Amino acid sequence: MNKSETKVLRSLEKIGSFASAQELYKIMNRNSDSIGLTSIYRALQSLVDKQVIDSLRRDDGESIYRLCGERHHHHLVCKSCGAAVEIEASAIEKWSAEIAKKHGFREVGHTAEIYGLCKKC
Amino acid sequence: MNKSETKVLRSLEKIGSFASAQELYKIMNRNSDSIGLTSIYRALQSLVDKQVIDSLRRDDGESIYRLCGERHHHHLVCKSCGAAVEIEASAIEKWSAEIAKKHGFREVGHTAEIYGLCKKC
DNA sequence: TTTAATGCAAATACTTTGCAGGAAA
DNA sequence: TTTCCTGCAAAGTATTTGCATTAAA
Repeated sequence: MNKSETKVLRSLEKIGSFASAQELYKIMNRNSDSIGLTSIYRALQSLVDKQVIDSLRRDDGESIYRLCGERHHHHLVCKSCGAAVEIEASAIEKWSAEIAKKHGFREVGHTAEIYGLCKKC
Repeated sequence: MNKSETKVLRSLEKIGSFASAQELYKIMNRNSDSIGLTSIYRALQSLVDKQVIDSLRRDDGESIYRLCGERHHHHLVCKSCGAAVEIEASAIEKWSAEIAKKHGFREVGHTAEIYGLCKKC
């Protein structure tokens, strides 16, 4: 865990919810927490790899990140307000691997998201 | 509905699942269905506005589109040649409904695609 | 000294927009 | 003619990479 990663992590802790790399860049430099955009991207990528943070994509295409203690998972997203809940999805992992194997596919990944209207909306 | 929109729509019908603008561009021009990337983007945007097609975002940030109201199913897609296999996914339907219910979500839909490299690629 | 970290600038990928030429009405 | 359609080229945005400088071990 290098200096950039520590800084980014602290900022995400302070923010307490999702933030994009661009947002982190503005916020951190405004708070005289001098850091370059490149380092932020590299730190975020590394933290995702280490499964310290979790990344999602917003509708406008920006990636957003937040702290996350859990393993690989998927989300239940409200299509109105955007609220996101992490969900258990080991079933999907197993399903994906089995299907791919059956059809002789390699380097397999998958996408799975559930969307709907949350209680409030 | 202009010429580009008709062409794009026909391609999406033929494909029968999600496709990105870039993928449509390659597929359509390979099939001597000459069209420019700009027209594809404009057609897709217009078709989304008219609610003829749905758009989603893949994890890699590309937007993908499919016909609305298509019979729901999932695909195993080759990320190199685009070959797609329709797959059984009743497990996913059940999983999705359960998770949504547990969190009090209504009007629930989901996406689930598996992608990888097929035998040939 | 040797390795790792940093950030600017350039490159990349997807998407949108400006604009001029062409088709259709 | 007048309006709409088309697509090239340029611009825009988020992200990644090459590389030289700097900090750390």
